[in-house]
Amino acid sequence: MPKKFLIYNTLSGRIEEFVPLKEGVVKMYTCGPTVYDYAHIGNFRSYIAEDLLKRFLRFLGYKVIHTMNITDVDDKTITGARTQGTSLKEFTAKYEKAFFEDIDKLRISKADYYPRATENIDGMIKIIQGLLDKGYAYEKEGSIYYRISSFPEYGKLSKIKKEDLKKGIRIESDEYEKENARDFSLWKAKKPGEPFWKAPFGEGRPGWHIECSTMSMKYFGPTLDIHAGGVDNIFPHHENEIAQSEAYTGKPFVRYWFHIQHLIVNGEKMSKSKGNFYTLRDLLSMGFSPRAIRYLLLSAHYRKILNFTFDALYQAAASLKRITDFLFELETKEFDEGKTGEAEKMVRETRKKFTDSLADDLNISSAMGAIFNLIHWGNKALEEGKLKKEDTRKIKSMFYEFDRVLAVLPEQIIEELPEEIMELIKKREEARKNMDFATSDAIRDELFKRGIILEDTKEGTRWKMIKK
RNA sequence: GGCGGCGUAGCCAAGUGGUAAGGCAGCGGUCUGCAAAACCGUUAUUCGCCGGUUCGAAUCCGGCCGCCGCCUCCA
Repeated sequence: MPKKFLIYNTLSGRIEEFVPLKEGVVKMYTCGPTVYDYAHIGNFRSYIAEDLLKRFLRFLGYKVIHTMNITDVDDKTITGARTQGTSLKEFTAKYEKAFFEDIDKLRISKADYYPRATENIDGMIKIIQGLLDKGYAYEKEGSIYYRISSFPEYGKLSKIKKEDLKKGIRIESDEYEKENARDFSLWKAKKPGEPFWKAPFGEGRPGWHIECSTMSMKYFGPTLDIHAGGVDNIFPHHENEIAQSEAYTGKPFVRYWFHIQHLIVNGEKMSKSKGNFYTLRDLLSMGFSPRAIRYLLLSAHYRKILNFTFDALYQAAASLKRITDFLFELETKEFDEGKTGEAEKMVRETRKKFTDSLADDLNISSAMGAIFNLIHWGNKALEEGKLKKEDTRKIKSMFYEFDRVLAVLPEQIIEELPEEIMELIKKREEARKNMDFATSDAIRDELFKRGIILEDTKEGTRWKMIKK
């Protein structure tokens, strides 16, 4: 039986104990990308927070089934395809491919299913028809709208009152026929030049919200355990999903709503016009490592605004370096056989604090604090020569265990260097032996420029790759 | 206007009644040919401000100030 896991639920507005519908299994749905452009670091913050949640649930022993939708038909994709003079499919395929490349780089674990909207139109039509039959929806000029007045609980997620919604809202030019300005479209009537599908209630294309309801029900049935996304989705997107799904099935749609706060840049909302808009590709081309970016996006609590700055990114890389440097010591030094009780105790306590922290609504800062406390203790023990071989094995395996959740450690702690560089390092060691420090320092400077840092220790010279 | 969040050292950040974790950066020292890494010491008598409750408050209550988000299919 997994340990007690506390998580904030937007629906109740408080922290609750997580109990899935079926013991040991978690049905998780996360709002995926609209593939009309490259995803930006704000998107990735959400995906990484969701990834942390998923990895931690698995760490606790749950089987997690994860579905993430791909929105490949909406206003933006249609406009984009038209602007570039390509087909919708061709246009979205490009950004879908980029999305998968990016999440791979950031080590965001793959979902089990990635349904595309355009491949689930039949399911959407079925639900829309059902809503029409039950009187929750109505037709106007070929479009189908959801009547929010028919769903008494409308607003329960976002805590918005229906009456307040009538004030000060804009009515879109193509939706002026709605009964109520807040009713939202389930199906948009066919327009010239736009892709369309056939439905009993007329040709057209689906609205956005119906997509998530349909696809989550397809994989999970009427009720799922976790539905996640950015806070901006709370209203109207997730509110509308609840209205559609619960009206259709008559059953609770989602048990735990998990929402990730926004990322801002230098204290301001990210926007293209301000020039503070970064995609993963932008940062990688500046030389930052995906691991440092992941570490930064991971290291702030998911319900707090994360202020992205380059200073913070450098700090993340430096923090990560402290971890890998410590592991480097454990991997490269020689240790005597045996073990010490103190190390065993430290590992046990660290593992407990790490797990307890994350089990407390994913308190990542506290969990990382446990890791750094262990590192400090470990470095000191190294300094004093107190660590034994079995101790280092235990510590290392603890780190690799934690990394199943964090996924920030490098593939290999010790990296291979090309032969010519190894030659240079040997040449430098010769020079040092001969007290020819001019030569040795010149070689060290040269290698530094090439991204390799040399460290002279009692056991000889060793090297590391510089990571940004 | 409605709803919600935030304000802890130079920066990031944990801590929700018991006397301020951790990371980065800085400074002094040890080690080093010099560095790097690491270690030791140091950096908030104080948690936006003002009151109150309490033996005791960053934590609870009241007021004020500042910042931000949503209420526009933007994660």
